[in-house]
Amino acid sequence: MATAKSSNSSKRNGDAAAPAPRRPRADAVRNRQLIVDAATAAFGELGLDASVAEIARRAGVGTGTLFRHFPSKDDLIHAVIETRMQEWTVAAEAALSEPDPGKAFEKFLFAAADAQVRDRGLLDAMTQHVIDAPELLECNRQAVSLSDEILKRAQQAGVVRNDVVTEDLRYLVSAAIASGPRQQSGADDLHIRYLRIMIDGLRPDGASALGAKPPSYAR
Amino acid sequence: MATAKSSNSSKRNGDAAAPAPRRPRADAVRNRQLIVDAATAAFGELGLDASVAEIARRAGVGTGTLFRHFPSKDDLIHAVIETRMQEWTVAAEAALSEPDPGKAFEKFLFAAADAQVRDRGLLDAMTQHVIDAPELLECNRQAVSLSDEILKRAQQAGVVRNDVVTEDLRYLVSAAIASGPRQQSGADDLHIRYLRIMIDGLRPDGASALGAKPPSYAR
DNA sequence: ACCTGAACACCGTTCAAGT
DNA sequence: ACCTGAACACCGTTCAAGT
Repeated sequence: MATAKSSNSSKRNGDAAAPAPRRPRADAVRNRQLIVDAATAAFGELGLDASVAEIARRAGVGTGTLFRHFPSKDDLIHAVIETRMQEWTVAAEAALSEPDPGKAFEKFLFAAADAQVRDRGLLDAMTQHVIDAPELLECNRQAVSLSDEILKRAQQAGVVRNDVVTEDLRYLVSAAIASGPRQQSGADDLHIRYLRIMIDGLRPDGASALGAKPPSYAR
Repeated sequence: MATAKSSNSSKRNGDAAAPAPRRPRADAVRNRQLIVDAATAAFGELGLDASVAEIARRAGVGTGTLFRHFPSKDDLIHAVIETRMQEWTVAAEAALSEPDPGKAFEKFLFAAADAQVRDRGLLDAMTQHVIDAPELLECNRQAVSLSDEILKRAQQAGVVRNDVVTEDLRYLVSAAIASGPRQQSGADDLHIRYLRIMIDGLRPDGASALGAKPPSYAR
């Protein structure tokens, strides 16, 4: 009985050999979390070009350990941004609770912008198109579908032009923030200015033909 | 007679000792030009993160020679961008020949955008705010004053809202280009799309309060 | 006076050696 | 099984040595 063929258990979930998914050592999961926390803080302050040495130092581990958990710096960035992306989702959900479609639309854009202003890493991820990485596709779906709903509502209410798509919103928001001077004294609310101009440009009345087809996420 | 005091000649242009402005050696001026040419090409293709080693290689000189002419990579960038900036000026002059103020305004924005789409280095310089370097202040004046005139005309004709300034235009144009996916297949005209939305947002009718004061160049 | 390339301090990444 | 730090190939920059 105790000699029951192990091939049995491997057949339970398919025909390939199950790669013995043992749970990791306690210090490993702890170190991984320390790395993610340190990276989240470092990226937020310094942007995505915070060095891995700096992050390893903050986490109190060797650089080798960092690369054992995240084979490349990009992988670490993905992990951090994945949790940061939830800010979009939270902002979208808050906006959807607003009954007025036009106000909900504006609220969403401003909240999304705010998240990127507060976290330099998130802004970098947007403008450097880290977000479009296939690894982040799944975590994007939720935010994208919420964004879709907010946009559609506003369009049906007639307060936003019909020829824009969800994909446009992200680029426009990031553009509003990234374009201004990085930190000119007393000009840290400049993104509000450009967001307003863009929102005005998104109104349906008298809108001119866009002349270029919209971008599209892989969904 | 031949012993005439050299202090005489130095007094001609002020009281400080003139630092003997001998004209440089022939190979030096040639090398300098080779470096600038190579850098212009490399930055245009690869953006501003083209390496100095690559540029030195293309120019056929040692890296030491490059740094002798341009003490830092930034200095080289400034030199290249200074000539590239003339594209703005040329675009502005062409636009001013257009009698209709609204068309002139649009023509100017699209031409400026085109220059940045064709030259990745110029785009990088805009979004990374290399343009705002004090060394480039002088060469910006001309482009800025032309831009001022185009904007003022359009505003007086009532086709552009009054609460935007010249400084806004540069940020908006760069934003329209930089925000989209770097090179998604068949989406290289996406900047036209966002430029159109922004231009629509710049119309005076029904414009909402911007809520943040404009940026300002040091002029 | 100008040119050159080896050398330096950084970066992301790898890997032999430890426990 | 996981951790560590020295080592590597890059980057921008410097400088002793050549002509």
